[in-house]
Amino acid sequence: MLAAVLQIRAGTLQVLLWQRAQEPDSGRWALPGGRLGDDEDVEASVRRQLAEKVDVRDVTHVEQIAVFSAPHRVPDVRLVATAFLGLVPSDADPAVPPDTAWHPVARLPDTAFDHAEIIRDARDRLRAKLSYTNLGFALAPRVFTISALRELYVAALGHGVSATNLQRILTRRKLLVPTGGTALPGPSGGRPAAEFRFTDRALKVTDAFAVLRPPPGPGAAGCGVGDSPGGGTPIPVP
Amino acid sequence: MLAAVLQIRAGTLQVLLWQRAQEPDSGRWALPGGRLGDDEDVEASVRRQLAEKVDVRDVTHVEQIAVFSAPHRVPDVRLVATAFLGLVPSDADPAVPPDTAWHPVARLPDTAFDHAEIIRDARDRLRAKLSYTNLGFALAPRVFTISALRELYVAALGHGVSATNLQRILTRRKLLVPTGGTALPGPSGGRPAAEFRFTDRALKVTDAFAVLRPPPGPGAAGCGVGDSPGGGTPIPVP
DNA sequence: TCTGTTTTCGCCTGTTGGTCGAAAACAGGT
DNA sequence: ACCTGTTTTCGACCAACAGGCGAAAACAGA
Repeated sequence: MLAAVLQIRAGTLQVLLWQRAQEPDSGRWALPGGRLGDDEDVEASVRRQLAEKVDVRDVTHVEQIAVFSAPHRVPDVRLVATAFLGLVPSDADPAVPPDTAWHPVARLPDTAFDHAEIIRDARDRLRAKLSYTNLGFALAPRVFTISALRELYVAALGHGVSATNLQRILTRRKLLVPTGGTALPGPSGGRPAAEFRFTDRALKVTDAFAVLRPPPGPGAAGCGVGDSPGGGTPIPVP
Repeated sequence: MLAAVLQIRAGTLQVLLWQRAQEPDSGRWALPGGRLGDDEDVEASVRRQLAEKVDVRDVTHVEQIAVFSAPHRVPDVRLVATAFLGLVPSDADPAVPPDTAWHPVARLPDTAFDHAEIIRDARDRLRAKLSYTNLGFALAPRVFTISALRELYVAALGHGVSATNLQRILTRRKLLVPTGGTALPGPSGGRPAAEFRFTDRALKVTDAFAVLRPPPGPGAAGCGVGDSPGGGTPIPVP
C-alpha cells in the first residue's frame, strides 16, 4: 500500500514524501504507506494511512495505479505494494508531520526503492485523465477563475494550455458551470474574471471520448453483464 | 493472482473458466490463478499460472486490471487478488484441461466469489482500449480481412461497427497495413477481400486521443521525470 | 480621459468520426 | 457471353470538435 499524493503548489506539481530514518534506504525519501489491515480493503487502507500524514478531508480523489511486485524491489524482504494516486486541491495546505515534505515531481530528491517509478506512473495517470475526465475538480478549489484553472492544468500537464480552449472544452462537456460571481481584479487592473465550479466533484469519464461508438439510440438501456453501455444497437441481427 | 482470459469464439466474447471441485463455492466457475512465487513479479506469475491452462504462446496480451481486496471476498481466508486481463486471438484454439471451458461473457454460469465483477471490469477495459489503442491486434489473427476484423469488434464492443469507419480510423492512425494479398471469396461469391495486418503486435496508445495536447514542436524531447512527453512547449516562461 | 492590463467572446480553420451510396470484383445460372 | 446476386472497396458529404487569433469588454491607475 503506497500513495503518491499530488498537489499543485506554487505553480508546480508536487508529491508528498517522507524521509526514511531507518535502513534500508535510510535518509532517502519514500512514499507514505503501510500494511493492509484485516477489516479493510486496499482503498480504505490507503485512506487510513494517509490520515496519519495529511487531513483526509483534503484528499479529493484516490485511485489505484498498479501493483509493484519485482522480487527485490525492497532489499531483504519480499514486499508487494499496491500503488495509489491521491490528489489534493491547490487551496488546501494540510499540516504534515516533521519528517514529511512536498517535493516537485520534476525534481525529485533521492528516492527510496522503486518509488520514483511509481511517482512517474501516478503523474502520467493524472495527465491522461485530465484529458478525458473531469479529474481537474480534484486539483482545483471549489470555485476558481479560468486563468487559475489554466495554471493548474499547465503545472499538471507540463506544457502550455490555451485558456480559451480549456474553457470551451470543459463547458461543452458540461463539466464546468459559472457561479455567477466574479473575482476581484489583480493589483494591475484588468477585467474581473468570472468564477466557475465543476458540476460534479466525483470522477466522471467523458462519454464521447470513445471512438467507434454506437449510434445514439433513444435511451432505454438494460444493464446486464453483456449489455452495451450507451444504448445503441445491441447488435445487428444476422 | 487471477486472470480473465478473453477470446472471441463463434462471434461471441468468451472467458476461460474453471469449475471448482472443492469448497468453498464448489461447483461454481472461477477464474484461473494462483499464488505469487518468490522469484517472479505478478505478471510473470500470471503467465506461469496460465501455462497450466492454455498454451502461453496463444496469449497475445496481458495487463493488470486492479486489486480486489474486500475483506470477505473469499470466505474464511483473507485473500487479496491482483486481477489481470489476458487476450487470445480468435484463430487460436488452445487445448484446455477437462475442468475448464469457455463461457460467453454475456451469459455467465454461476461464478465463484467476486469473479463476475472481475470479468465485467476486464471486459470494460478491453472495450475502452479498443477505442484508443491498437489492442485489436490481440484479438485478431496475424492477417485478416476488414469484415473479419469488424466482426471481432462487434463481438467485443457489443454493438454494431461500420466496416468503412473501422478501416479508416485504423489506417489513419497507421495501425493497419494491407499485406497485398486477398482472401478467397465466400461460397456465394462477392468481391475478394483485401488482407490486412496490424503494424505492431505490442500495445501502442494513439497519441492524438489526448485533448489539450501541446503544440506540435519540432521534436527534440528530453526524458527526465518532469518532461512533457510529446515535445511541445515545455512551459511558457512568465 | 487616456493608457495598460486582463478577461471574454466570436470567427475561422483543419481534422476527425460517422453515414451513405456508387462502383468494383467475384460466383453461379441462363 | 450476359445477367443477377453478393460482398467488398472507395469516394463524397456532413456534423462535431479542437485549436488559434484578434477584437471587444471591463477594470486600475495616471
